[in-house]
Parts: sequence; C-alpha cells; structure tokens
Amino acid sequence: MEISKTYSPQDIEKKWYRYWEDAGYFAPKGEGKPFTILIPPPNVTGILHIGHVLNNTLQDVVVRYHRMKGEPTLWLPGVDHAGIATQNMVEKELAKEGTTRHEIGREELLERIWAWKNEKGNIIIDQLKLLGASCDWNRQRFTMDEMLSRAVKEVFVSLYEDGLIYKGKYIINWCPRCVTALANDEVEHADEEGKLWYIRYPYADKSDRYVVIATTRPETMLGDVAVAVNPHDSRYKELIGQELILPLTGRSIPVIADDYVDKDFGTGCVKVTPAHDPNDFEIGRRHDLPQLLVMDEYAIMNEEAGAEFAGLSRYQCREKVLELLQQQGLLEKIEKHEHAVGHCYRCTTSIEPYLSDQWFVKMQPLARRAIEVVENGKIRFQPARWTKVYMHWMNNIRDWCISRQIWWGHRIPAYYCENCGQMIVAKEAPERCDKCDSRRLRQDEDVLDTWFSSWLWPFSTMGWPDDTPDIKRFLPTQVLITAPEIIYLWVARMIMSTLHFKDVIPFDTVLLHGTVRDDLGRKMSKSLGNSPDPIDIIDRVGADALRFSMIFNTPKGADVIYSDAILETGRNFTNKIWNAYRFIMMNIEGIEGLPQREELELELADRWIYSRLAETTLEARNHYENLALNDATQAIFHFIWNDYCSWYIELAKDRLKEDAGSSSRLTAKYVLLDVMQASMRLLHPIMPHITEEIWQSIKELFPLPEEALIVAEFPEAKDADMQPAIRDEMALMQESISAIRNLRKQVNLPPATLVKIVAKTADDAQNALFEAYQGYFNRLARVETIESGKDVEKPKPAISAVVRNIELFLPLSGLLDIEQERERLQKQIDKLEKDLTGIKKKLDNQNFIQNAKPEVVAKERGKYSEVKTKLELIQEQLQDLA
RNA sequence: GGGCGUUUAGCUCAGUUGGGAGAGCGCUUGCCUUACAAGCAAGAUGUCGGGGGUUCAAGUCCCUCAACGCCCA
Repeated sequence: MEISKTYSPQDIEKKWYRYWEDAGYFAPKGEGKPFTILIPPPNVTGILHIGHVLNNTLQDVVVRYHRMKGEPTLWLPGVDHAGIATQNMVEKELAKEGTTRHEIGREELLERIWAWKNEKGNIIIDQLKLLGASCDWNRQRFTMDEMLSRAVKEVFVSLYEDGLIYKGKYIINWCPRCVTALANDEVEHADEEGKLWYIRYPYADKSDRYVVIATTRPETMLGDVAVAVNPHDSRYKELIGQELILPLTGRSIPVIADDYVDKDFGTGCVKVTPAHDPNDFEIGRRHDLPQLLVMDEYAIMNEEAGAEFAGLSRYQCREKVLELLQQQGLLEKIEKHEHAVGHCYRCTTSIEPYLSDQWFVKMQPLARRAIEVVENGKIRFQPARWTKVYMHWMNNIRDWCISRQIWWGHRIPAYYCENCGQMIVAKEAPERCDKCDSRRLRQDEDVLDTWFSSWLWPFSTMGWPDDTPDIKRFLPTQVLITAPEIIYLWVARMIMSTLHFKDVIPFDTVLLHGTVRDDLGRKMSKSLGNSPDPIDIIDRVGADALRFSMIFNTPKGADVIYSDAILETGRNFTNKIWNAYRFIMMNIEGIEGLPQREELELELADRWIYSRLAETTLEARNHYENLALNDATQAIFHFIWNDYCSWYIELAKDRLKEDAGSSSRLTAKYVLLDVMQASMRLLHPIMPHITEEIWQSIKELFPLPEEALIVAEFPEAKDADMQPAIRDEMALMQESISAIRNLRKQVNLPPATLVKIVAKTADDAQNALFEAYQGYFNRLARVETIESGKDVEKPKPAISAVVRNIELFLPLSGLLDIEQERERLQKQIDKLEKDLTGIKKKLDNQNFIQNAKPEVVAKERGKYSEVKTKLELIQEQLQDLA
C-alpha cells in the first residue's frame, strides 16, 4: 500500500463526512437517556468566522463524545433570520440598483429577501459541514419556518392574553438610518469627545435676568418643555415655579424641581426634553409635562421645531441653533466634555432617543422562576462566575421592547379596525372587527425582535405547541454552549420562555466560552479585518488540525488568542499521527493467526504502554465529562506523541524485524494496532476525520466490532491495566536511556558509534531489568553492551551519570577533557546540595514534623535520602576523576 | 460610577481540596538514525505583577497597590 509521507487532509475529510452523513450516523440512535445540544443558530446571512469555529468545535466534540458513549445523541441545528442584519444586506443590493425598499414596497422586498435566503442562506451550513459538525441535518430549522412561526404567534397571543404583552408610548433607542427601534442591548456605547454648551434662558418677566443651562445637545432645546433644578440646591430655591422664555421659539416654560438633577453638572440647571431624552422622559412623567416631538423617524427636524428648522438634519439644526444663539448673545460659553454616546450595533449611526408606540413584554413575572432554577442549581453556568452576571441582570430586569420597524421578520399579530379603531390580537387574521363588524382591518406594520423567535428555540424547533415525540424525548436538553455576550439576549430569555410555556428547564448546563482575539488582544471581527477565513485554513491544514489547535489553546471559558502560528501544533500532530499509521502499515500486512489479548506474551514495553493507555483513557473520560476539553486534548496529545510514538514504536522496531511468527513479533504487531485503534477512539471527538480514516484502515487487519468509529464505543479504563510497578520499571529504563544519551552528547559521539556502558547498580532487581532489556539500550541509546552489577569495577577514564541510586559509566578510550567533566559534575553537585539544604531545613523544623500531614513528612524523608545518595555518588565520581 | 476578569519561561497560555514550577511555539547544540526535518535527541530559560498578612509550608487563601482587558450604567 502506498501512503504519502505527509498527511493531506482534503480528500480524506470530505470522504468521511459524506460517509457519515449518508449512513445517517448524525441522527440519534438507540434507547436510554438522550443527550441533546441546541445549536446557537447562526445568522442566515452569516459566513463562518473564527468565533463560529470555536463555538461549533466545542459542541461537536461534546456531541461526538456522548454519541460514542452510546447515548442517543442529537445536535439540533438551524439558522436565525436575523431581522435587521438580513434586511440590511438586501437593502444594500437595492442601493446598488439605485432603488430603496420604500420604492419597491413591502411585498417585493420580502420576495427579494426570501430569494436571497434560498440562494445564499445555506452557505454557513455547508461551511459547518466542512468543519466536521455532526448535526442532525434532517432536523435543520429556520426561525421563519412555518413550524417556528406558528410557535411565535402562539406565544405572542398567549402572553397578550395573560397581560404580559402590552403596547405603550415609550422613549426608545432609535436608529434613524435603519429606521427602527433598538433594544438596549443593541446599542453600543463609546466615549466621545463632545462639547458642553452653556445657554442663557431669559426670565419671562421681561427683566434682564436669565438662567444658564448646560447641554450636550443644543438642537433638542426646540423640544424643551421645562427647566429643572435640584430641590436641595440653595442657589435656585427662588427660581422654582418661575417661567422662562425658551430662546428661538419664544415659548414660555416653567422651572421645576426634581431629585434627578445633579447639582454639580454644568450649572445645576438642566433643560427638560421628554420626547428626546430618556431621563427627561421620566422627569416629564413625574411632572405631567407635555411630550413635544421635534424630529421625525429619520432624525430630520419637523414642523414642531419651528419653520426655520423644519427639514434640517439634527446636525444641521445644531449648527443653526448655535449660530442664532450666538447672534442673540445667548451662548455663554463652550466647554469640552467627554460623554458616552450610543451607536447602532449594526450600522454605528448615533442612536436617537425617540418617543413612539411600541410593544413590550413584562419581564418580571417571567424572571422569578428563571432566577430560582439557577439559585437552586438546576441550571449551572460554567465557569461559575457567569452566574453572578446572570443574576444581576435578572434581578434588575426591565420590560423588553419587542417591536421593530422593519419588514423582515415575524409580523406582529395585531389588527386594527379602520372603522372603529378596535385592536384585535389573534393567531389568524380576523375577517371582521369583533366590535363593529367592519371588514376593513389592517395588520400592525411592525415585526418582532429577532430574539422573539430565538428565545423559543428549545421547544419551537421540536414542534411546539404540538406535544411531539421529539419534545417528549429531547426536552430538557443537556448542555448549551455559547458566548457570554448573549447571556441576556438569548440564554436568560430561553430559560424564561421554556419554564413559562413548557414548565421545564431548557438545559441543565451552560458552557460559556471566550472570545477569539488576535495577537494584539483585539476581538476578531470583519470590520477590523483581523479575522482569518476558516475555510481558507481548512483548505490549508484541514479541519482536524484547526479543531485541535483551537481546543488545545482554549482553557475552559478563557479567551483565545488566535494567530496562524497556533495551527502548526495541530498540523504537525495530524502529520505525526499519519506517519505513525504509515509506519504500522509498512510493517504489518496482517496478523497471522491472530491471538487473543490474554495469549500474548507481553514484555515490559507492552505492559507499560497498556498501563499508560489506561491512565490516559481515564483522564480523557474525566476531562470530556467535565467539559475540560483542552485538558483532554493535552492528555491524548502527550500520550500519542511521547509515549506511543517516541517510546513504544521505537522499541517495537527491533521486534518487528524478528522472525515471522515469533511470539515477540506477533505481540508487538498486536499491541501496535490495538493501542493505535484505542487512541483513535480517544481522539475522535476532537479530530474526527483522520481518526476515522486510520481506524477504518486498522479494522481491515484487526477485528473491531463496530462498523464506524463515529459510533464506536468510547473506551473505559480497566483498573487491571494500570500497573504502577510496571510504570516505575519503565521509568527507570527511560531515565537511564536519557542519561546515556546525555553522556553521549557531552562528548559529541556521532549517532552511528556504538558504546559500551558500565552500570553499578544497587540491587538485583535492577540488574535483572538491565539484563533482560539490553535491547532497549541498544535501540534507543546505541549501546553495544551494558555490563551491570552491584560490584562492577568502575572504568577509568570515563564520564559518568547517576540515575536514582545507579551509577552509569561511559568509558572513554581517547582523551577526556577532565576540566570540562569536573565542571559538569560540580554543577550537578551544587544543585543537589542546594536541594538537600532546603529539605534538611524542613525536616529540622519541629513545627513541620508536628503539623504537616504524615505522608508529606514521609515523602520529604524519602526525598532526603534519595538526594543524599545521588549527591554522594556524584561527589565520589568527582574525586575519582583526579 | 458599578461589576467581572487577567497579570507564571522570549511569545500564547496550563497549573482542581495550600506540600518538589509545566505545555505548545521560539531559542542553543548535534543528527537527512528508511514512520515523520511538519522529524529525532540533548539542553538553556521563571524574584509565579509589587507590597503586606494567615500558615510548619503560598503560584495556590486573605488584604492592598499597579497595569491591562471586558461587561453594565
């Protein structure tokens, strides 16, 4: 068989993905308690970015692990219609064609978006497949599917009937470019260098007196309905109740007192503009002030602003207002002022607080149980610190503005009678007004916030409101894996909705992972242009290498610093595995008269590698269970690379050369194959493709009961395989071999030169071990003969080393640089003496002897004699040099 | 303004009940040893951010200061 020297993942990854998908392995199989993960649905507009890679790799690893444990496993996939984002995208296309959504109208825009969705909406799904994601694609959902739309309407009507949805006037965050309301969470705040203008408002009594107010937004003064001061501000006591003249408008406005006013801000006098500032809105409510709207939805000044301002943008208006105030001598001074300004999370336009009719969900009644289930541990966050973040938000929850003034989304199921104004909320469009019987009904123009469909994800995807078999079987799900940014937007709301409508928790564990950042610590984002294209990476190194590298570098919940450099670890590892496999295939055509494992004649290396395999299996299992995926990765990586490749394979080489049919040869072949196939099981969740390829190939030589690795059993560690005594014997061999290699290096012996070694051992067991496994020294340290014994004569001249209580000598026939050797030994002596002093100090301390745990004291004593022995032996060697 | 997180080898980061400082990459030296140079072998490298405290014992617990980052208002 011809196997290439370097691993090329492209064909292999595609081949096995197709195989799994065609064979239906992604669907839940079997009986028992299922394991379910809900995908955080990516935007239908999306293309895969590095953050998706992290999120979906973590999910796939967990899903594959549980599938291998034999649980009926479901990873339920889907995409989100992403209201504003998607509409924006299509609107951009319209702009290129020189038209707008208002010109083509609602119907046509929706047709365009659906066409766009059908054409490009599956891109991200296809990309997830390239990553190896083992979702059950037959269950793929879309938030605007018939099934999910039905759930949305059902929920809206139900909440409305329960009084949990209401319509109200409210000051909301408004994006004048997207022409829509934004939820608080959709507004991004950034500190900006602005100005504070001090403006004089004259008294209405025609005296020359005036008060000075400070504002960051002079254009909104046109909507002022009052000036407010703090009631405890002694400077303005007599001002309260007075009337002022609002400059540029001539309107008369009152001075009121309100605790909200900060005495130290500006002059302590503030203008009150209820229709254009959220705090002023609250003040206005408390004082029953009118709400004077002076801008339209595009942030263009309207007639109420006055004829000379109408039609100006908010920025043009500001210029004009300032200019006129200046002319009239009413602008007292200007100061620099840094303040936070809100921006639209989509288009970064400055948001405008805006008064309008909106729909709201009352959140407090829903939050109560969602708090309980986290308090009593039914739902756990990992890492646990996110619990506090969740609780803080839930305990201060505000009503949720769910209406959006766009067209793409679930339209609000509210209808208005054109005749009598009656409002009807219903799942199906009513034919007649239930009050006046008119047929002239008009549906609410607004659509629902995108999150209003995704907060129903745990049950809407399973067919709710019908009581489907899937709901019975898979709800509640187990683990939700997502980013902490959407704890409020999504996670908390799913907990509330699922408790409210299904009376169960949606999942029991929430794993929050970090953000992917670049090497400067900046979040990877399209706008910064610092995000690599994952598909390009997959083309270069393969999905397995990418997955491995991400997880290897991602401790639970921590941010990942990504740079292309981390990919090397994964790529090199795939290549390492590939070559180990290649070596096996080059040497093993098959196993003649395949023995049972019990019949094998296992030698030290065999027993040792099985023992290490068992330890690694146990570790991997624990780490997978605890979602400590990077720990699992590290353990398996270390086992395959260091234990299996560097030691076991190297030691097996000589045995493979032995006569065909010899017991040692047969055993080595068996163990090579067996440990390899078991390693592939451990690694499969992380690197699914290469492991399947190798495992399937081994299956042709070696009996394996399952038909595919993806559904093969995840190994369990057997206690009997973990043999500390064997480990210790092998460790002594390894330490000795390394010491000899080190000696060789000291005198720069070429690799081809064979050496004779003399070992002065301390007991017979050591002699027996060295005797029995001379071959190990020969293969791994190029040792021709090793003469060992308790009373061997120390050769001279020689360089030497100490392993535990054994002295190793490499005799030198030629010249020995005595000075250099003396220096080397002295360095070791210095180090050991320092160690010994430290240990002695501890043991001489009565407090330590009395207070420390007995096993710690015993350990310290053992260490003392060990170090002391070694020290004495090296000192002896130093003397012998002279 | 409030909350959270981070600070360990040149870089990116592990380090779970306090008890001999680790990985990957990088670096030095020697090797094309027929599985792998994307490799092998041998090495060097840390006042565990500063200060204080608890303890026989602190990277690990407590207090404090500093720098950086994130979230919320």
